[in-house]
Amino acid sequence: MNQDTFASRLIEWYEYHKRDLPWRHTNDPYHIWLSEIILQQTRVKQGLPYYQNFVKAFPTIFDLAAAPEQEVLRLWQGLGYYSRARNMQETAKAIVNQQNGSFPNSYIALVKLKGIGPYTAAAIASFAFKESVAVLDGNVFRVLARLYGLETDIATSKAKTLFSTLANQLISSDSPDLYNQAIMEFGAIQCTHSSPDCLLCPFQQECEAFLTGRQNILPIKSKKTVIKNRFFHYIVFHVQNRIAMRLRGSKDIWQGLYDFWLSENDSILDTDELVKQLDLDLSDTIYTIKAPEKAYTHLLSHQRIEARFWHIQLEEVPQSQEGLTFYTLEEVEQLPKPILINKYLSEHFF
DNA sequence: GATTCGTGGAG
DNA sequence: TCTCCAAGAAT
Repeated sequence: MNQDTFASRLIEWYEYHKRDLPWRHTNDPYHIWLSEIILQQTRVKQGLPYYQNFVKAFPTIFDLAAAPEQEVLRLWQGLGYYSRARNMQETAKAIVNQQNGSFPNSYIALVKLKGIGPYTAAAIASFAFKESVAVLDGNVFRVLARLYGLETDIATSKAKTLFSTLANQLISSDSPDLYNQAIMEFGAIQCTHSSPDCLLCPFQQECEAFLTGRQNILPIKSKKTVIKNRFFHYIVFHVQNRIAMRLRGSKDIWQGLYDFWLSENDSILDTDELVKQLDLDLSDTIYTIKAPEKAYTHLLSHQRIEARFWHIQLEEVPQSQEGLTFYTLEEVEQLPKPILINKYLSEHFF
């Protein structure tokens, strides 16, 4: 099967099977960029409502650049990998300030931007500007590994070079946009990770994996992420209709989002032990403390967090407490928060 | 090159 | 419950 046959048969499959997705109806590089950032490591079903919300809230790159970071993160809430949102806005500002709002229009220029790597640069360059540069994402790795029976570990940089070279040989220079959309859609719908639909596959006769019965072992990926266990002891300070929230800093999860006063330990503490750790000056303050009723388990891709929430009711807002600010419930609702915090709040306050 | 960044869904 | 993954990028 030569290159043109593969590309044309793939695009033919795509035209018949493709899903109707909003970012496939625009040539606006800003909207395409939005969709690509949102869809990084994210399923279409999960990302779609976020795309619609962002387009509505920030119709142009100028709107996004002008927005407060907190507003952007609040709209991103629940999607995860929050550095995507922060980097996206940083890049929006850079494009507005340095390029007068006009989007860079080549792979080389795009890949230099914060939050835009090889995949996203290729996607934007091909979709918005018809540049003939092949995308290489999880779908493409899977489709090509199976079609050519490649057992190279796709976690390695060698594989990245190999698959990228191959993808760029297969791309249709006439329709690089359609080709890139098609190969990803093919991986997402037909050549899926588990139980691919090989019986109706247009490449059944040429697929090395199918011919040798290796659909279920290809592609080969060595990496297994080690899960770290963490124990969070949150104290929720509460005064009338106000709750103390804390902005999370860098070098840990949830940067730029808000949670509560936190004590992290390598094991579970009881209330007495936690109060001892409580370095805050509550000696002259009247308060009641309520121990947690249950534990919340929150799973991240690389961490397993076991969180417990203590509730401390105060008579009045304490004078000075480092890093803690009291917000009304209405204000808390508007702050960007991790799903774990949001879940606790919705069960106890909202 | 290995790690660190979320969350939800499938099997 | 466990594993893997889903239009990756930054450090």
